Amino acid sequence: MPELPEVETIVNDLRPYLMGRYVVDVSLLDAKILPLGLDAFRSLVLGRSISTLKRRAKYIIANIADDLLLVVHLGMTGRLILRANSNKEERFVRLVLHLDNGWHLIYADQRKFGHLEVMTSAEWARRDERIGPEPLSDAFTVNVLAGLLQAHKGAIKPILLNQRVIAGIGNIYADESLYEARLHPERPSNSLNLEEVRRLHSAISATLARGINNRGTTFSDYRDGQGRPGANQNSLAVYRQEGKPCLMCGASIKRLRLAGRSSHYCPVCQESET
DNA sequence: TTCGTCCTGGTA
DNA sequence: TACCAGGACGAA
Repeated sequence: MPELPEVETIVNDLRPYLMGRYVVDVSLLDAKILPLGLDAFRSLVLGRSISTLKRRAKYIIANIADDLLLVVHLGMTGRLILRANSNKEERFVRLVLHLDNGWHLIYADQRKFGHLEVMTSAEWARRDERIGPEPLSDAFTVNVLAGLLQAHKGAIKPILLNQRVIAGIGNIYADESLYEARLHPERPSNSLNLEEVRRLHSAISATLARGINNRGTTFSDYRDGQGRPGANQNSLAVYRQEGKPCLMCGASIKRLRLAGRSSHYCPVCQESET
């Protein structure tokens, strides 16, 4: 569910409240989201204070000691919400980190595809190596994108979703980026000319930046660090807009199934021919 | 590269 | 009641 803009929003929301906070207790309500097990997790986390909080791809990474990281992935329906008290009812709570100031960091996750891990920086580095470049970083140039796309010959849409190719893009922002670049989701990745790569590069930057400015896209599950929905769902051109008119040409937005997931596109603006 | 799978609930 | 869902991994 949460893609780069959603995770970025959560991290920015939580950072000022979590800096320097200690974990004084842990409540586990569903073992599945904690592969380490509660006892090992407790021994690694209790008494540690959070010194940094950042995002990489769709991961939330908290430094809890010199060489120890708490790594959270929200999966499809995960939420990380900070509450000053536990009176507010939250559904699907799987784990709670109790902080030294009495606040609770709640991990809720309806479908339980997300998880929490604790690892050393070396272990994280090995994971990090297998993730593609951050699309909003300076390192993500048109030439870098061109090289990444050239290395794959399959349909471009699933390539954009592949975290080993580019970090942080999910189904929403992939569809929106392809629409904005006027590229059909089934175009072979290595068939784009330089002008098309340029369009895609600027479309990816623009759609992700817009998503962050709008504090994420909420259809049902996503909430920010305070438990509030985002607003980017009101700015989507194609994602989940099947049957509605294209904003550029008025044609009916279509949906097709690609690599097991929905792709939304305008059949006129996003022609499959080069 | 594609498919199935992990899960649960909302919606048509 | 069937279908759909924003992710990621491993197997074929």
